[in-house]
Amino acid sequence: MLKQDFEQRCRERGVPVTWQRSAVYEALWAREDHPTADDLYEELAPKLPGLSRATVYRVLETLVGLGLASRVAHPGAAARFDAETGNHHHLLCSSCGRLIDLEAVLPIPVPSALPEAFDIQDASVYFRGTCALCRETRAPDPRSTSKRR
Amino acid sequence: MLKQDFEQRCRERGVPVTWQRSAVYEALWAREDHPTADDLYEELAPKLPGLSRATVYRVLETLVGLGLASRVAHPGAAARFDAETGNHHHLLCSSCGRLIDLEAVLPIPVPSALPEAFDIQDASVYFRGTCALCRETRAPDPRSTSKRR
DNA sequence: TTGTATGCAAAAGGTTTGCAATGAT
DNA sequence: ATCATTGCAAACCTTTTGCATACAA
Repeated sequence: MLKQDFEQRCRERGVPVTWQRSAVYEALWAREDHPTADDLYEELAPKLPGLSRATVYRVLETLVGLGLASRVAHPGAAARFDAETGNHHHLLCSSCGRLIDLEAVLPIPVPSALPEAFDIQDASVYFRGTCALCRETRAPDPRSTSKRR
Repeated sequence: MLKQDFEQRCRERGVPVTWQRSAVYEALWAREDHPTADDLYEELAPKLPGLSRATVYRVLETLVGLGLASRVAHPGAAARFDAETGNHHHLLCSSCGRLIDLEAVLPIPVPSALPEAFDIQDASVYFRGTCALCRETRAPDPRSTSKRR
């Protein structure tokens, strides 16, 4: 998605277009990996003096709210653990962030071509959606999808 | 897996069996959700005075090394972002923790029964395995699978 | 007895927040 | 002109580490 589209999306939603937001969006768009907020700040800070770390965090939150970025599940810093080592799948509620186990045997699709020689050992499917609780109660706030802590 | 099996696994690997390790393993095993290290500490601390928060972190690390627990991918505190909102899949290297995008259209299996009424919007597959880099170089150290930061 | 694990407390990260100033519409 | 966003710095929370002691084998 190009810069024009980004600006249009902001205007549609009445979200002011700032150079900080453009910069963060562009930097995120350009990357192939899955940077943290801090990674992006480190990348942008030298080029954009005056940019604040806090802003990058806030901008990313906003981008997620606009549907222009998504949080990627990654076994990272606030690691979560599971005693179940066997293969199982997950339901992730995009409204409350709850992660529910799905004990089911699913046929795992086999990718025909891998980007680099990658030795697949196993796979699990993440289903994103809305859990029963969230569907009943609050209508989802577009600006605060998946709060944490 | 029962307590005996846990103790056996430790002995096989020459890892001392301590009551702290047993307690953390048992607590993790009993839970249905995907607790953080801190969640487990909060649960255990009242019952086990003297248990240290740092120990819970260290024990979980050890359990992962023993293959008795696994890190679960979850969009949590050290959130990672992706500008690609469209559907794509991921290759997660269990040795170096690298997360690689897989741009491919895969047939997503449909679970026949869901544990609770869950409204699935989309899905992506996490393939776990070993990336080309890791396979060539170091033999994987069983005690330090997926280091972070 | 020997080597590893633990507790404690301090340090190190990473993320969020309050508030005044700035800036987009 | 108006209201949201930003920068700054401090607060907060989570995770890691150093070192002396305790403990499993």
